[in-house]
Amino acid sequence: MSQTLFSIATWNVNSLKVRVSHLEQWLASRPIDVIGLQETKATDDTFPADDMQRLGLYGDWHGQRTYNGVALLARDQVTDVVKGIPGYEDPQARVIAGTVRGVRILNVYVPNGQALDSDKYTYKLTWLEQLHQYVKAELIRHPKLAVVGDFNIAPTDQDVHDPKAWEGQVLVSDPERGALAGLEKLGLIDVFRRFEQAPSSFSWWDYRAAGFRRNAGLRIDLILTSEALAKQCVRCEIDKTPRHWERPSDHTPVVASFDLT
DNA sequence: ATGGCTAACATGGTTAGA
Repeated sequence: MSQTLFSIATWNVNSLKVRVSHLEQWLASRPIDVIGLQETKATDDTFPADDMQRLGLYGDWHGQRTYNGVALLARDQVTDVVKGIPGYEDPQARVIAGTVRGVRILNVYVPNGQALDSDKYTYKLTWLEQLHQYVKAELIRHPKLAVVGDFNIAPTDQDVHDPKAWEGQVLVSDPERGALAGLEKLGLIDVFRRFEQAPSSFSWWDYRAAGFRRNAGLRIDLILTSEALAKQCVRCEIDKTPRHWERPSDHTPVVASFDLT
């Protein structure tokens, strides 16, 4: 008997307005149930809601002018939507949470941090502490929890095309990796690594210097789940297809599929 | 070689990304 899988995707689209056609083309051939988008770069007023409706997607979004912005979209209704991290005054729109078919999904756009000596890096570490507390509370409330998004952290050196060149830099530094390890210590699992993967599997490539052609990338877009949900995960893949298309996002989607029966 | 490329905002050049 064939089982219907429940598929969760994450994709940093680097401006949804520019990438609506890519989203449409990508979804057309894939049975995605939920997708978390990052860097929508649209206010709630300018969000392409009509396009999402045309694509048959329900959901909600949390945006701002020019930067950041997240959306949680699904084939079914998204319930219990929460925007931002409760109790944390964050001027930047980086988190949206909701429930679909009994699965709680946190879609996050972790700050980049820019450089280790930057105020933005301090903000990144503070932000990650706040996320930690939020995830800790959500794990108690929701046995089936997925935290997906652009984490702006490459978990280990096998997620970095040239670890020597990146050593000590933002996205790979020890404090950031420590924060990610802290989430894993709470019980979250990087489901991508639960399966055999090709070496040098990345989800982001620099637009400059032919990064994609040289596969000079990083794996920074992650799907982390609670143990109960990880047990139901049957596959997790990075889909590089849209990165080959005209005018692509610098990130490509990651998909995890679950047998919820 | 500390830039390259892309997007927003604006309509030239800055800010930011990673």
